Amino acid sequence: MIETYDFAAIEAKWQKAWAERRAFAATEDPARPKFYCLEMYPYPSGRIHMGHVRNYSIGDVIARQKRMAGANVLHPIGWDALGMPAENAAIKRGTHPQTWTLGNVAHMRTQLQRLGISYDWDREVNTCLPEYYKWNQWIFLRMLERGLAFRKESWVNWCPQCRTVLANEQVVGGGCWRCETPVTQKKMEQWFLKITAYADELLSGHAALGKWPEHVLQMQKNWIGKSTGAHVRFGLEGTATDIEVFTTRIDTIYGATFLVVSAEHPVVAELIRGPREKELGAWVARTAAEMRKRRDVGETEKDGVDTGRKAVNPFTGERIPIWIANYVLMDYGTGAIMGVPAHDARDFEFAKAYGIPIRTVIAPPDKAGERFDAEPAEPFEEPGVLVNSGPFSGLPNDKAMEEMGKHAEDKGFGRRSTIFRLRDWGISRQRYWGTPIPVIYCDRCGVVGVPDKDLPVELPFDVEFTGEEGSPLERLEGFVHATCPKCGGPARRETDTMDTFVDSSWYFFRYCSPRETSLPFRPEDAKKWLPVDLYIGGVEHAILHLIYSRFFTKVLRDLGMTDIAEPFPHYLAQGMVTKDGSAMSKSKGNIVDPDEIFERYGADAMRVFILFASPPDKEFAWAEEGLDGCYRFLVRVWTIVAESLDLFAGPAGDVDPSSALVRKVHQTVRKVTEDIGVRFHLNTAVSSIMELYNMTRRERDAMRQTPAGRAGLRLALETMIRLLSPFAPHLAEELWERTGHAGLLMLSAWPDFDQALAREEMATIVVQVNGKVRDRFETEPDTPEAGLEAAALALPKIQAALGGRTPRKVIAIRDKLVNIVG
RNA sequence: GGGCAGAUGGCGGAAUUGGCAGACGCGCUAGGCUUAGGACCUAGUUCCUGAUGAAGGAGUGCGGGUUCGAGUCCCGCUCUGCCUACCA
Repeated sequence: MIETYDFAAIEAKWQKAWAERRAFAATEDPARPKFYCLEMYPYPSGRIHMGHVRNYSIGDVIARQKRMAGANVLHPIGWDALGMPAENAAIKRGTHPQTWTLGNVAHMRTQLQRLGISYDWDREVNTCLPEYYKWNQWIFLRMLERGLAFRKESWVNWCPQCRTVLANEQVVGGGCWRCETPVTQKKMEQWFLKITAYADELLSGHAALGKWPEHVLQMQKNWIGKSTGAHVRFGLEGTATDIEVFTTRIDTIYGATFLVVSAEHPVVAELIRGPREKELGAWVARTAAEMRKRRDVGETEKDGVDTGRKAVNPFTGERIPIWIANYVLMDYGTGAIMGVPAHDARDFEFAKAYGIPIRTVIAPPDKAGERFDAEPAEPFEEPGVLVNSGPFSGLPNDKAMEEMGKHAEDKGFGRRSTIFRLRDWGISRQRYWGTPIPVIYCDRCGVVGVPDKDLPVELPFDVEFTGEEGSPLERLEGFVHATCPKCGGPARRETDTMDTFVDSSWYFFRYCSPRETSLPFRPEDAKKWLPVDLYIGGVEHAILHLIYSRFFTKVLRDLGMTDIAEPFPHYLAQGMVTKDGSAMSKSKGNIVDPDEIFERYGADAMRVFILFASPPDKEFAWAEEGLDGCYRFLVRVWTIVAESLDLFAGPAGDVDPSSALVRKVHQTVRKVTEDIGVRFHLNTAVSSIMELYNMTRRERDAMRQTPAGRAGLRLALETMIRLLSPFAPHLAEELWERTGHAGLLMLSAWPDFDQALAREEMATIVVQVNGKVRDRFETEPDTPEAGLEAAALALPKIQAALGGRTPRKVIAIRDKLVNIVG
């Protein structure tokens, strides 16, 4: 009677052994290549969820395989521990955010350890500790010195529920990204980071990101939103003032029949002055408020008023009406546009609604000679040839853009230009549980950065969490009261804290020197490990976190702290975990708790299952039944090894290199190695190990009869255990020990394969007649095409299928097929 | 409206370079073992015709095309998911 597979005991045993031997610690052997394997660190919400299990299991397989394959592997983890939920919990339950957070961290650390993820726990970082966020402050001060951190009054997205400012990226469908409360607008003084200074580089840097999924690059590209065009100044009739517009279609400027300014544009005050001031003012106020409210909720009907004022087209001298409308955004371009209804769908819609003339100035290339006097029935937005455009008529429009841009520059009323949709990053948050922005306001000296020697500006612990509007820090006299570092006079401390995306924008640097006390990280350590060789995490961070991290890396490079320009040359966007057709979430009530699965099946079975069910970058639809299959597979491996322990007594004998099982062993090693290291298809890696098991089981009884057979079986079982090590590390480690090996399997070498031994002994050639498979035959691999053709034609079934006809054509492909066309 | 991804058995998925569609697992069917089984072992399992077998036919969302040959390439559509959204 063999022992049963007691996963609980096995997993506990090896987790202890690994911890005792510090088996996960990063090694720094200069003779080996480095591999920095990183998964996005979690927010310590309290419990690990399936998305984490998936993310970290994927990373762990790769980290473990690379380690066995001889790399110095850095595989760290930490905690994204600042942020609103902790503070909300404090308000709700009266626990201090720190107590709540550290409790959660302790529990989740245990969970990750129970999963057997091979993290270097000596490098754990926790962003809510002063020893971490001190360096947020340090980096902020460097940015302040360089003008990359600055203050600006602006309309901000405000979540009334969380009572804080949200970045544009944190507004999802008009609601707060965390609590979905509709976002309102507020005007406030805010700290911003000048990410726009890097807009061009963030875009051009994509060229170095060949190993990113295309759709993620596309999302970032859209987000950065580079447009090339021109700024052109239209005169405001009767004044010396100009209204500047941005256009990507300067070639259509002869077709501008009106000008539109945003309801939020500063020139509006001037435009509405006069008898209708009251009426227009009310309209503008209402429209501006509405525009702010419905930001991010999509298109609404176009609405506008004619101010009665005229603008002068600098190209033609023509006077055109100036409108104020709700479809022109203040924070893109200049907040004013020229309306060319004939060649822009939005302007067309507006002109139709208000009876504004529509004048064609671009003709389809094949109709350039015709007249275009009538108003068109719909806008023409394709490239074409200029008409009705004075001296520019007859030019193809791409050429016209260039010449007209030049013309505007020569005459001094415009310039060719490039603008971006990307906005500077507002980082001020009116919350307690974040990194204090290290700034002091002095009546005499103005805004003064806290000197480095006074860092960190620590979060005071004794704070009341009442849930009232504003940050609890504002109400703490002891915190707010400060002395000016410059003049020593009385001053006031900044009470806003930083967006937590600041923390995650550089944590991957901190892992390189996690206990460094004089700098955020040591440049020489960063040089050793960075860039991250493989970054794995959910695509929900495709814009925010990934673009901020790229920005910070470029800033740190410009500070001389790193050589790299891109932190993550290879990003694997892991697919969602879903159940019953939607993402697992509390609100949907379709959560599966990993703890429950550990209990019933063990960590190894859960890991194998989650990896086996679908490729890492695809959605993973949770279906519990599949778990039984993976559990059973592990039991089968356990059982066959337990029944075969006698094969491992004494030295390994010689195998028969031509035996089918030995060939399968080499093929499996080749496939698993490639699937993990090249293709990242962990599901097919698992299935090929299953195939190796199936064949081993099938051949076992016969192979036991000969010494070479027993040696072959031993090789197959031993290889199976080694290949399984990244996937089911506890079981593999236990079987490794039971089959008489000393030392940890996870630190032993990854198996090699022999290309010659992995080669198929016979090739199966498919024979088709007119594309239909009619027969197949076996042949030596690499048989020349002529031989294949002759053999195929000689087959009786093929003769029959041809029915005496002479083949018109025969296609033969080595080792694959013969297709006879007759 | 725009962008991206996807659609393959009852289910999750495989098919890596245009060359045997359905690997592997689940589920199901039959049998064995068993006091019993949500355990284990054996065989089968795309669909249709065929009593069974032999054999044949159809088949990768839909419609066309390229090719000796298409799940894979091209054109047009449908649906699903994700992202984005008046960006001038």
